Amino acid sequence: MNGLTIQEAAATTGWSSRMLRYIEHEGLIAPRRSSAGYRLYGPEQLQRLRTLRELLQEHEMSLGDAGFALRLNRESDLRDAVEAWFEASPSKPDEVPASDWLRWEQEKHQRLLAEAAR
Amino acid sequence: MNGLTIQEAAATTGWSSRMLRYIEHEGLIAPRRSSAGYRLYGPEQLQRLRTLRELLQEHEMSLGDAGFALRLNRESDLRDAVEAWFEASPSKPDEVPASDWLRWEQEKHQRLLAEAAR
DNA sequence: CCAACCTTGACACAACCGTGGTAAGGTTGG
DNA sequence: CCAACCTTACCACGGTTGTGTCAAGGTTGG
Repeated sequence: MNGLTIQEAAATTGWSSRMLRYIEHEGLIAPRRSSAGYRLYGPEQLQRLRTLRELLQEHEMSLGDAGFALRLNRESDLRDAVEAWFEASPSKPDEVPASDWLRWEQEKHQRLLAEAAR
Repeated sequence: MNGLTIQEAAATTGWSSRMLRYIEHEGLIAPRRSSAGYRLYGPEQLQRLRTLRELLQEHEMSLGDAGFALRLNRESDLRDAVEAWFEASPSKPDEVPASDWLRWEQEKHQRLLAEAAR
């Protein structure tokens, strides 16, 4: 019976065993099972688990995001649909919503000041 | 003042005006503003809103997923990191030194765990 | 001028996410 | 045989998402 049990895997990857089950439940990383149904984590899974951990922490993303990335990777039609969404707008050169908004706020402020001065 | 007001945009895209504000708040689609701050939706935004709607419904994804797709599209380092995660495991039979190293590492961990358990 | 819009901000609420815990029972290795 | 694991299935609970609604106030077109 080679491979780490869930507890050992938890210890070496930084997840809790509870979360390892959750991650599997979410379809992200599924270890193989022993004949009695025990989860057995191999080197590949351990690596993926560690990398996943970094990924989430380093890039401020959620498990759901990772799951979606996976879908994007597997389902080509989904990838195409998303791609199509990106292109669903006649060439707007660049979009900077935040700064536009800021500028507009300033103008509003000035307008209000001008009005108050009257 | 050209462009549809929020209510009109809602009517033609199938979203509620509340959701149009929410979608903007989430950074997905931001219309430009009139001088008084009114949202003005142009054809591109309307198109994106309709496509977004289909996308979510047809592919069982959430606004958050769409937001993440957008990030993935803009942030190349994020894209790379996710890509790296995908490649962090798949049964590559022999990547000569790495697998030996990994196995050795695991055994070490196991030894340490066993020792700690005593 | 006024009705009918628009704005932001807030309260509400169900559904889900992330996470821990606990219970009841099976497996295993010394 | 038994302690120490493992399994699934639940309860709990704070945080986030998605959505409606309402209030207080500004804008606009006829």
